Parts: sequence; structure tokens; C-alpha cells
Amino acid sequence: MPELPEVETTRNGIAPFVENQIVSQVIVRDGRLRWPVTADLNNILVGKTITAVKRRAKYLLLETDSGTLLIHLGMSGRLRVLSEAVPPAKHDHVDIAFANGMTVRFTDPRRFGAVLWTKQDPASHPLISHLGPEPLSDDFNGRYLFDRSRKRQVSIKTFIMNAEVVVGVGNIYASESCFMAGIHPQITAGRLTRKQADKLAECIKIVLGKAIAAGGTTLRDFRDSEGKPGYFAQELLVYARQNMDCRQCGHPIELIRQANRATYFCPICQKR
DNA sequence: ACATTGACCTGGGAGC
DNA sequence: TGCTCCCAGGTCAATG
Repeated sequence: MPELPEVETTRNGIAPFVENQIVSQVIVRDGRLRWPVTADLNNILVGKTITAVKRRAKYLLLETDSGTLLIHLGMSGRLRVLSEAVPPAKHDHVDIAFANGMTVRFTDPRRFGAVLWTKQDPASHPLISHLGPEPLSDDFNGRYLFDRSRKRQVSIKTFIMNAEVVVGVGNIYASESCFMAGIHPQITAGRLTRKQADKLAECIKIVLGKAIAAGGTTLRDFRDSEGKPGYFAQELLVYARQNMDCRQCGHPIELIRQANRATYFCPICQKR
């Protein structure tokens, strides 16, 4: 479900309710996520103040002055801010309750998500230390993309979805960015020209920025922390639009599979 | 080092 | 209605 814009939308939603609040209780109803939820999380967090809610790649970082709670939403994860009186439903695996009466509730039907405590600096955590730059930072640009892609044999669409190259670009925004840049998703990464690298890096920033502004993309079940959908689905140029007319040239959008993921593109606007 | 594939897990929709 | 099959927004680990 969530790519960078959806995670950022979630961060924006929970931060005002959580920052500077004191944890009163943590309830783990089902700790069987991608990795087991850190044991004894209640004892670890009770009484601690969440000093900031940050994001690195698709991880949400709830910081305290003695460690950080890493939360990943996986494919189907969601965080909501609720009154703690709201009864839990199926798949509501973890509650973090605060002294102000609000609860952050982690829901994840597929259980690909993660809730992990670390005392380390999160930047050096094994799940994070190997990750590439943030796409919206100045560290990510055409020169970087060009340099990193030299001699790489994978398709450009698969390449930009590699989190060691750049984080946050998932399956929706990879197709969208290639279309906006006029780049065929199947071209070999190593054959990207410098000009194309500039264009693609720029388009990734534009697409992600617009998606964040729209509150993310809701295809089926993404909801923000208040339960509202994201509106970027209305602005999608190619994703989930197979056989529909290209918004730019009118030719039917095509659907192929790359690395076992759906790719959408326009064969006229995106030449090989 | 790089590329490819399977695995994790549940629910929803299509087709019969 | 109900069964089977396929698909899904992520990413790690194993394999060659």
C-alpha cells in the first residue's frame, strides 16, 4: 500500500497528536509482523516522551531521548489516531496510548509491516544504513542517478525501485515517473543518457511532491491517520489505466510485468 | 557485485 | 453461494 507519499501523509497526520506526548501504555495484541514486535515494548515505552516523529525512506521514526521506535507499514499497514475508548477490530495489532487520551493504532491485515525498538541512532540501524538518498533531497539528482546507473543491466523502472539507489519510489510512482519523463520503462539503466537522468530525477521529485500534496494515492484501502483517502489516484497518468487512452496522446496505455510487478506505460510517449 | 526469484500473509474480485 | 485462482501500494533472503 504505502509508498513515500503515503508514509509522509501518515507522518503529517500523527505528528501533532504524538510529539511531546507521554506514552501511558502499549498494547501488543498480535506481535507476529514481518519481524516479531520488540518484546516488552510496554515496559520500554511507558513514561517516555515522543520527542519527534520523523520519516526515513518508508520508515516512520518515533523518537525519544533514549531510543527510537521504527514503524514500517509494509503493504497493508496503517496508523490512525483514535480515542483509546474505540474498541479494536481484527488486524488492530498494536496500540500506543498517550497520557492525553489519544491512541495511535497500528493495523495491518497482511502483517508485512514492522514495529521495532532500537537504542541506536536509526541511521546506523541495519534496516536503514544501506538505504540510498531521499528522493526529495539535493543528494538525489540527475548526476547521481546517471553515475549510479552506469553498467547496470536492469531496466530503468526496476532500477529506480531499488531502495539502495533511491528510497521511496514504489510501484505506482515508478511507472508515473517514467511516463512523466518520457522514458520507456524497459530501457537498460546503464543506457540512460545524462539528459534522461536529469529528466527522470526531476520527474520523480515532481511526482512524489504532487502525491504528498494530494495526501497520497488511495487505490483500494490507503487511509490517512484520520481515515480519509488520498486523492492522487485522480491524477495518475498511467498506473492502473491499462487500455485507457493516454492523457497525452490518446494511445491505449499498456500493461506489462517487470520483476513480477505491474508496469504501465504509453508506447508512443515513452519510446525505447 | 549484480540480477532474478521466491517467500512472507490476508483479503478482495473475477470467473465458473 | 461457494470454490479456485490471481492480484495487491514492500523488501529481504537465497540462488546463480
